[in-house]
Amino acid sequence: MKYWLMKSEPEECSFDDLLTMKRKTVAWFGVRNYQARNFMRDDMRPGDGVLFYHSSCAEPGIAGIAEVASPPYPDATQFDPKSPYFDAGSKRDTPRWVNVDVRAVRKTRLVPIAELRAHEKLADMVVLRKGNRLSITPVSAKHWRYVLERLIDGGG
DNA sequence: GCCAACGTTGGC
DNA sequence: GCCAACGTTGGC
Repeated sequence: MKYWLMKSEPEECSFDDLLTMKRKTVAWFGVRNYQARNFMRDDMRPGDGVLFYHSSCAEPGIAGIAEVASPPYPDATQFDPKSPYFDAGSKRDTPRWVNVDVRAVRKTRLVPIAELRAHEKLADMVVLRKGNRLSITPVSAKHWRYVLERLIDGGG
């Protein structure tokens, strides 16, 4: 069992959007970064824990808990010429990009990034490292427990 | 809108 | 294979 933080722009898909979806599951399509792809392709397993993070918005931060809900499979948008995620270099028999499905587990209070940064114990979280731009980052079990127990269920 | 940081591209 | 230029991310 591993843990992850996954960024989503709430204007594209907020945690509330995820909650209102049928079966509360969404395909995490559109990842076009090799490092992030490799996490999905090589390291994620159904049931892994996910901190659902809102990025590029007025209130960036953790918005809910989710889980990995499928093994990796080819990202359909790479083959769709009308999609902004279309990749002409990717072939059907050797797809370049994959995604997993993600399912909402429960909504949390919004834990702002500034609050995460204020906790010394979280200083080496990958997502908080200077210059980090990865849309998917691993979360250690220690950080996962700390965030859930101290910031989410602990109320601050 | 600014800008730091990083990934990708392409000429050589 | 080097590396400068460029594009993107994303908090502020």
